[in-house]
Amino acid sequence: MQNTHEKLEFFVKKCKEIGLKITPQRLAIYEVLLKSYNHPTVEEIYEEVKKMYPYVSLATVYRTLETLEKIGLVKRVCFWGNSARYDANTSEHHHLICKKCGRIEDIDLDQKLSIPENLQGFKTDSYSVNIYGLCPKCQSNQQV
Amino acid sequence: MQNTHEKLEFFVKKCKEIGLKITPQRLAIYEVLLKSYNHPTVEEIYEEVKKMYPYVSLATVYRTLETLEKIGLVKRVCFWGNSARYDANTSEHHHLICKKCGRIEDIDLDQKLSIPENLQGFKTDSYSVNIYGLCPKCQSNQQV
DNA sequence: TATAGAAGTGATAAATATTATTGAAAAGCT
DNA sequence: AGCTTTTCAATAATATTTATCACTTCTATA
Repeated sequence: MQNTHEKLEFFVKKCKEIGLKITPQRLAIYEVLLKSYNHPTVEEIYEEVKKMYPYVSLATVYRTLETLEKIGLVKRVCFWGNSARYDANTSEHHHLICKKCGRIEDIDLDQKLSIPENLQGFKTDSYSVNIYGLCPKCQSNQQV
Repeated sequence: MQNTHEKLEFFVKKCKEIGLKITPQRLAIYEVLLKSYNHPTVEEIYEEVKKMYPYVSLATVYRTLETLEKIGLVKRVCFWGNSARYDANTSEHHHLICKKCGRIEDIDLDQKLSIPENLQGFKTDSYSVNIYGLCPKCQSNQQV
């Protein structure tokens, strides 16, 4: 598992390779995402980045997240509600989702599925497992 | 596996139980969803329902889908893009998703995962597997 | 170091998607 | 029938996302 610093270096390297400029905004947005473990929405990322760069534009956040997704550094995840959420953890991992409040946690699943390379004509390349349930908080509220 | 007719009867029964009225619009929207196997967006459902009820409102479609989800007859699925998609197949099944165009197909997976009832404090009750790849159409476009 | 050109940014407008509100119609009850 | 409650559809309002454009910054090359 890489740490934040290594990931940032990798980001810089990757940008140079592709010919993308390494702007402070891009770094800041990626860094915010690296440090957050709750799959934030675009709006939440925007608010966080603004603390460092008060003049950043929401459009830049959208654009940058799209760029980062294109080069494979972040993933767009969308389960509940209507706004897109992002995740900088691109390694093989799965999600634990609360059906009540929508909270999402990462999980490592030791069990592996063997997916055929070809499925109903689709050329497959990855999979993810979403496990649904009630988070601790919603369990106790339930009892009321 | 139930057929469309049985599912519609079940819908009527369930509505009566809960005290919901069985309106032509509700029936039409549910029927459209039962007959479509491509996880349509709200907009697509709306277009389809309009063929039968030209004066139906988009807002009605939103409301009805929300109601149907609440009583457990449809599921909201959301993977790529920004608009919600719905699925009337509420039985245990999984999804095959095209990373390029967002097309979603159902799959039966013979492999089973055994999920602990308790995971990181969550009380789990179900899971779903999303397999990602390229659909046949996008594969051939890719080669251009 | 001057400068042309590409890429990136911020502000705002435009486009999409979703939800709330409101008055009317329908259904239930007596 | 009259009254109350629920549901309806259309409109308006809000939220989310994307496009546009003038301006800035970076890079490469002279």
